Amino acid sequence: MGITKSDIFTTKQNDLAQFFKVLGHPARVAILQYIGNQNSCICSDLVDEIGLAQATISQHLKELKSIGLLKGEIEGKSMCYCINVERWNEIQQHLNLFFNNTKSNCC
Amino acid sequence: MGITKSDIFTTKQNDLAQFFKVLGHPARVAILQYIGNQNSCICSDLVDEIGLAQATISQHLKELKSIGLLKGEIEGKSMCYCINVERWNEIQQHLNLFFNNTKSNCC
DNA sequence: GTTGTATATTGCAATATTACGATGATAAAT
DNA sequence: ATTTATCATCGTAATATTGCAATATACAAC
Repeated sequence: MGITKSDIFTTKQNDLAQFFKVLGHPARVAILQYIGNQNSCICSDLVDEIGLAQATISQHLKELKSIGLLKGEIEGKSMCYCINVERWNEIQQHLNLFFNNTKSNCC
Repeated sequence: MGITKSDIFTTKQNDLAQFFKVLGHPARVAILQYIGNQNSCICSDLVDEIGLAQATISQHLKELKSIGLLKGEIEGKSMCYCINVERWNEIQQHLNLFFNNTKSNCC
């Protein structure tokens, strides 16, 4: 069916899965790494850096924005995408909590 | 197209994205949480616990096994699924490395 | 205003994912 | 041996995702 039965899970489970899902594409990983490696806040050479069409990159950026991981500011005629560090740390904490709380001691 | 252009990304980027992707479904989050909360290694009451059909649960378990996060042992006529703690920690480390290495200091 | 540049959105085709019923396979219990 | 219980796998329908060309939007420079 392709549809996820979100209603049978808790909000926390759905949110957590959503973070993971957005990060679950190599283009989005690559975009974050590229932006993260720039000391200054670099705009979109992304299209050249990563080998995907402009429309596709724009779509991936939108998804990263949807969970608050990126913030984009208009800078003249171009856009400046930066990592939202607060949100970044927040999400990292959520993921670590999940990992730490889910360790089992069986087997 | 629905197909991901894996070939233009590094193996590390693809692997990382794959981890995230597998964790990016609330059913799989719920499965891991449930198994993690059992002190003993509980099998598939999962079907009762989570409200999905047996075939669907089985499919999700397969994906979790595919990245080594779960190991399953046959126990009589039932299966015993456990978290592979070593792998679990390994993946947590990978994800944290990604998060720590990608923090930018702009804006 | 027109042109050029940078990004977003729309529409679409190809492929992937999710979910489930039906069917198999295996092993315990009778 | 037959039944029952527990999973796995197959086939299939519904929906989601990925990627791109085409188009739209916004703004600066001329």
